[in-house]
Amino acid sequence: MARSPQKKASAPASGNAVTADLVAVLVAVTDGTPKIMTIAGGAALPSGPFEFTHRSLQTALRAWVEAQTGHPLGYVEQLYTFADRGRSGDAKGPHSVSISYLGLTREDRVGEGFEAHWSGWYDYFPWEDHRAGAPACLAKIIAPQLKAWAKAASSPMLQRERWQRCAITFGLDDRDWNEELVLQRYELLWEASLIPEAGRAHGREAPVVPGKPMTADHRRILATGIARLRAKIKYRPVVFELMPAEFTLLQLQRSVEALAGRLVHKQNFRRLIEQQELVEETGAMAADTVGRPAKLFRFRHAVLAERAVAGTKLPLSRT
Amino acid sequence: MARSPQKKASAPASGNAVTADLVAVLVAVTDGTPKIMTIAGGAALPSGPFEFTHRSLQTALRAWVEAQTGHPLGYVEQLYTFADRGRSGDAKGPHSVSISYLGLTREDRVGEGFEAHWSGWYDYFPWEDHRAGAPACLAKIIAPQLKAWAKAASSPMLQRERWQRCAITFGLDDRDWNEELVLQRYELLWEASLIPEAGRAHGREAPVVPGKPMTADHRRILATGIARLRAKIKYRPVVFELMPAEFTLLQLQRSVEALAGRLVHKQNFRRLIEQQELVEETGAMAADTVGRPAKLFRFRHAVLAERAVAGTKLPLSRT
DNA sequence: CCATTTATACTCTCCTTGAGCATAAGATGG
DNA sequence: CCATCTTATGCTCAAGGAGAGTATAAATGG
Repeated sequence: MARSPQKKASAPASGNAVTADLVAVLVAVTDGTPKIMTIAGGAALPSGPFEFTHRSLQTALRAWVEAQTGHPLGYVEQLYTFADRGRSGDAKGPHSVSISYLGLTREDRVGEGFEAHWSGWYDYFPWEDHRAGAPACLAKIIAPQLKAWAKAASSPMLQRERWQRCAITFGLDDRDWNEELVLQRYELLWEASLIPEAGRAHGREAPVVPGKPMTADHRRILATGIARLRAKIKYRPVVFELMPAEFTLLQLQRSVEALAGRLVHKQNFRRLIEQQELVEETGAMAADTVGRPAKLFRFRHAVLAERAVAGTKLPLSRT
Repeated sequence: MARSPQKKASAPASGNAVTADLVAVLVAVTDGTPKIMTIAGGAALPSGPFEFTHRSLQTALRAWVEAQTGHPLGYVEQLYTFADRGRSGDAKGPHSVSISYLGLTREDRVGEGFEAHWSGWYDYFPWEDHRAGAPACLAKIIAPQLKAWAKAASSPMLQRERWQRCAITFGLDDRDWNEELVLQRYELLWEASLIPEAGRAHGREAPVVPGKPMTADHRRILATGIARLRAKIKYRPVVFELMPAEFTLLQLQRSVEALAGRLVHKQNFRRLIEQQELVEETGAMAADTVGRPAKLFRFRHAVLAERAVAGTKLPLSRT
């Protein structure tokens, strides 16, 4: 902070100039797979210097994404701002501030001539997908590595504390899995040097934990975005931003499950959705289906006006 | 955003240099009054240029606050990052990025030689305190002004929509008051030009709505902080950061009520606190009390380890 | 001793939530 | 046409949580 807190925020001070970058976590869900827009062959999130030709950060992001994907960004939310002096390697070089955003959209067409494309987000976080039960890599690879890391602490008390943290965060030792702790899990793995990005000379060479790494701190930013979204879908009707105009309740359920990384009780899901009047029937039925055809629904945009930011619930509570 | 999304975030680009400021919403609660640290006679939040001598933004903020108040900042959370080109009036001047933080602490001593002091946050938002029922200014001043603003819309449909928004946001027309919509309320008042900071030549001179204004967008930042804190206390044990080491359950309840701006059911509050094992008895009793003396409690710091970020509930749900 | 004030223990009811059962409505293969 | 598979959809039930009220205890100042 400053030596002179009395100084107004608007007072420009020379000597603290930085560069401002935007980093975007753009999410879409296709066929039950949550995807994010990536560049550089999936090794980075789309990002670039902020251009002050726009009125605000949000406007800038919106304009850029619309140009890329061809249709409007449904929901945009600021995630976090990082400031690092080591960002460009040179400790004395220009400091950079990265402002990250979460945006929801649909996959569809990606603008031509861009190297951007969509990658499944579980490629980066294989341990986060619990739809088919806890992933094998958790028990087989992650848990043992974390146990080893806990044991490496200097005192028995610290060892116990470390392991307790691991168990809570990853739902080990018969604890419940909490799908919202995406960032905490990533940071714990980082702290245990099990993530290639951590880059501390760790002795062994090969990264011990599965999951595709990313440039700089992009995977951390992605983790922040996933965590935020998983929390948000429980009390705001944001899932609909990821859905086509018309959908069946099962499709909606699959999208929610894809994001949350866990399954929900079908009947209860439907009960909740319908009693909140979030959707209305279109009258048509789904075609091309196996089994009994399902009614098609559309999102009732009116609820946004009626209940404003009030609340929407999804059956994803921690038991 | 950028013309070249492929470019890595770490690539510094000349031409988009900005200045980075930190703005802090530092909260304390004394005698059932929520207070914030202010400077400039209460007209601004403490802020200043970010010094890159620190490892991260959080560290910088912590160090600064500790120097000011003499004891550590309990809880720190990033609020929002604003980027405005009009910040310093000069549209072509250096752009500024303001990164705002929420910090919880105790009032106690403010460092000597600083003009910082504590102001009650309801001085800035009188309409937000519903502990003694809906404040008079809501029905007498704000509601009529909003009604007038709604009527000024161009079509009957827009008029209805405007009023519906007002009613939802401010709990008018027998709707429930939602204490979390602090920011939405402030922004609505701004949109209706009822806030001096809005500064649009509005015809009449005197600001029509009560509440102390602040420099630049500081009151908006404060609203963001209050909203965030009101949401947070419902599911994280952050209130304890604002309490002395030992306290009675009623004191704790009064603090929660002060923040939320509404009363809670005493017996249910105690039930919730105790069944979650958030506190433990110190053995001592409160002195200097009217009525039956209350047991003193202290926060069980162990819960932070036991349940990690899991969940704490407070009886403040929307009915 | 009484009124007043606060602390604390219980109770009761309603609603939500998790979970399961049963039936309906299509397709498909014999 | 029937058996079977798959998904859709309606209904019930029990446990727990949340809101609200009643009753009693323990202090103080007259």
